[in-house]
Amino acid sequence: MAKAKRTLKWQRDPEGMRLRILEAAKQEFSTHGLAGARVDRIAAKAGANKRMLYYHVGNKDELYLAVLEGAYDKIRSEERGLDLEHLDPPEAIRRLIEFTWTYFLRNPEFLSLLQTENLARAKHLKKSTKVKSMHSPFVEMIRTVVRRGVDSGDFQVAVDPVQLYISIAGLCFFYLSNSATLSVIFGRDLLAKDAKDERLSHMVGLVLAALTGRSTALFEIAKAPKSRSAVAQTV
Amino acid sequence: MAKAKRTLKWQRDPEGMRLRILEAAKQEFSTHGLAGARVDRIAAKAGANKRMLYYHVGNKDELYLAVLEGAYDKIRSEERGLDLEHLDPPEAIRRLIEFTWTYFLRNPEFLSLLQTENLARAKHLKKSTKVKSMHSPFVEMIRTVVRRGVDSGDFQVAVDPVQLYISIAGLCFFYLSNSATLSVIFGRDLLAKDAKDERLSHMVGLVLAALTGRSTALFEIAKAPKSRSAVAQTV
DNA sequence: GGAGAAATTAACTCGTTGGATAAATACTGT
DNA sequence: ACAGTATTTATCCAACGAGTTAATTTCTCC
Repeated sequence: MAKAKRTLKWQRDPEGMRLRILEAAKQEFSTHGLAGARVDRIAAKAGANKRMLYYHVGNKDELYLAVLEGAYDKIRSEERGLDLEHLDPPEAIRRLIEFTWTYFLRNPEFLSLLQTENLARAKHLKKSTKVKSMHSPFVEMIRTVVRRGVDSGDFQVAVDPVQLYISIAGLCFFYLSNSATLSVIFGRDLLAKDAKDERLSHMVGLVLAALTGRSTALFEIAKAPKSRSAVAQTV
Repeated sequence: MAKAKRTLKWQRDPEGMRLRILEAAKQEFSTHGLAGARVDRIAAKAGANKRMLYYHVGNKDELYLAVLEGAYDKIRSEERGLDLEHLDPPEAIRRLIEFTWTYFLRNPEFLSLLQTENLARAKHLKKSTKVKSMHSPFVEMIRTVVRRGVDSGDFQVAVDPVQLYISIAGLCFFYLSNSATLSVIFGRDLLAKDAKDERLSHMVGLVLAALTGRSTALFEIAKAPKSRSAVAQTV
């Protein structure tokens, strides 16, 4: 009892501290941007002294880059877990869209960080050798899926995989990253459950219809006899 | 000669001054974001004394909101100039995509401002009664175009105009606003002339194929006999 | 049980920045 | 030509914020 380490003023935990700092920094940078982020707030949020940031990671810019690299690392690693090889081409594309959509929904900080970095014209990312070597496995996945789809006759068009990747990401990204201003302008909450479900249907329908040349059930509202009146309202 | 207003220390020009301030502020806010923008730099760029900003517009936040409102005002006014009524539905959609694309290309600051405002979760926009009343005429235009297309049999699907509007904007917006990080990751310059042309073709092809159910010439690479080998390379 | 290294805290520095005050200069009507 | 107002300049300042210095506490290994 007498030897017990009671009433220690603080705990030592370099690993945990570094993680807490990076997590706090991610929150701060994603909610306030690079210039708007406050080093003191990061420290406070991490339950640390400000000096710790510089001790464990580096100055504000290095901290920011570390967060950015971590964010890319995370999405790339999840992307690798998704194997589209065994699915038939249309199903693979649907899976791809759903993954992108839900990943963005689950990781809103990632969207904010990308926005921030693009506002800076990728100044920091260009300096990162780490990120440059982390190629998205999606492009190659899409390439083979499209090839298979064309060969099997499922797809009418042989689209450039990079273009398709950017299109899918763009359809998801813009809706979510700009949901705040769009919600104001359209006067409706785009982040409500219903709205999000509707959006996913729309995106899947749009892309699959374009690729297969056949409008899918989800997208094909015009022909459905039952929804005639509903169409008249929404369209 | 003696009465000539020679060697005046400064000119009076309230209108011009206000415009120069707003233009300078637009540049500053779009390149540095809200927090990163410097009031002194805006003054210098406008060729004015810092006090002038507060005299003619207001503090930093009011200045920012004025710039944002001006940006929305500008795009809405240009949108109104585009009448799609006389075009057949597919051509109207193509025109819409081309306008959105070229507007974003001609006004990169608009993209940056939107990014900045969304990073702030539209905090300022919500306070603007002015912007809320500036509805985009596009939604109604699209509504009628889609209806006409469905009636004429040109379109297979009756898509929600808001969804389509967001999709078109998203396809254009994401590519351009994120071109910096995407260029780093893909190791190619997405803002090169060729890349931009290719992108526009892709977007028009994608959307029109989805709506009409027929892959358009631009999009339909797979079937073109001449490009067989080219397809093998790109796909 | 003590010396040296690692981790953490407290307090300080110093340039920057948004905003304010007051004085000077130009314009307008009479 | 003068009074009153509108526009512009020249300074100032208090708060903030990134980064530093130096002291303090904990750990490790002998």
